[in-house]
Amino acid sequence: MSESTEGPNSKIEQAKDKVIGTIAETMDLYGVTPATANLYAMMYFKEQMTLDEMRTELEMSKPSMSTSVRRLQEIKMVKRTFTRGSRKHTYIAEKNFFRSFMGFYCQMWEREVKMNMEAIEESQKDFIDIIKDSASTPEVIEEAKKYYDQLEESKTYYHWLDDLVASIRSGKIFEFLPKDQQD
Amino acid sequence: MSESTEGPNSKIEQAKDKVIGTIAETMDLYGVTPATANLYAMMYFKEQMTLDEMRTELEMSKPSMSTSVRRLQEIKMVKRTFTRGSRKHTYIAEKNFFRSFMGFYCQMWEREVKMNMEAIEESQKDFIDIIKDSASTPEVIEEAKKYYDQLEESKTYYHWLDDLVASIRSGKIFEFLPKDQQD
DNA sequence: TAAAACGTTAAATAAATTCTTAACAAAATT
DNA sequence: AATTTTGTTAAGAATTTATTTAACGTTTTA
Repeated sequence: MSESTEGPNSKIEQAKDKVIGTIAETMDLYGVTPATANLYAMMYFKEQMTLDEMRTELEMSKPSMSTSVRRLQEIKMVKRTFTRGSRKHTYIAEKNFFRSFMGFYCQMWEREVKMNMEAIEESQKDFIDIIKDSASTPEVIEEAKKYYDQLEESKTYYHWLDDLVASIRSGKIFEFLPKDQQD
Repeated sequence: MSESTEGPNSKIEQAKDKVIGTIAETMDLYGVTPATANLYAMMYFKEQMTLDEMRTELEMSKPSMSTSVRRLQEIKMVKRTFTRGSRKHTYIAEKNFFRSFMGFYCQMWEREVKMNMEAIEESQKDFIDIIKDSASTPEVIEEAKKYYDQLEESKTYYHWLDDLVASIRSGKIFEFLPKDQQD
């Protein structure tokens, strides 16, 4: 509603662009494409937007906006909003970085834990089979034990990562690390 | 020293490959190239290795190994080791995932905080100038204030992220989230 | 019911990245 | 001092990824 009445080169726009640029720059470290990063950074200074408003603002194609918005929704950085009277979908950027942090990293870490733990369990079964196999030579058995133990030890980390995710999701981590502590 | 005396298709190798595959797969979410991810995953089951041993094992070029090792060193997932009597450099994979976690995320988050905080400070200065500027219309001033406040609020997150990095670096986080907690 | 609006999917093009071959620089051994 | 060994840098080829144009399906409104 209360958009700048000035052109794109106003002082306001210039000041915003400094932050938009760096947000987009650091975001591509988060595994999103440049277009997606730019979209979020731009939306950070906007209220709800339609796909057409996005493509006008960024001068990009509509499918690009569509896929970028979907990706941003997946990592909880953009939410769908319901605007009555409009057929067009509207979306709004999550401006609370704590929630973005939670959405992105918890999802990422859960995936990592799940995939690696599954592989570890399977692999450990195989090593046990080798150890039990009467056809295995002593050297092979010793090696299998070594790898089994190495994998067993690594589970500690994945358990910890799971605990970290849980404490972020529940908000318990903020009892340990408060949000409002100043530098 | 105690390498498998079996061929590359032994049961041992097959069991290892399951874990190697998933580690590599989850690692490219960490912003490393496939070659780099494969290298680390393979080294996870090895003692110290030379560049030539790596290229033989992965059947890739030496420069590829060289750049991959450097990248892995940057994120503290591989360390240089000193092997007397050998002119070749030797490297060993960090097998403690807690240390890898620390090396990777702390570096990433510090970069994010630094870059974004710098941009925010600059941008806020600009908004103050606009607010103080007698040529600014009331609407523009109101808008500038809105963005200034939005940025001010976001600083809370960056301070928190800085605290998180500090508590990981110091190990204090393990008082809150112990390493050995089982599921 | 037909036409228009909207969003998504599919195929094609453009761009960027990754990996390799080749040339180079530094160090060590003969 | 010359030659070999080792690692890195630079340039080029190839693969992959990102974005666009075009076609499609669905919903809405006239």
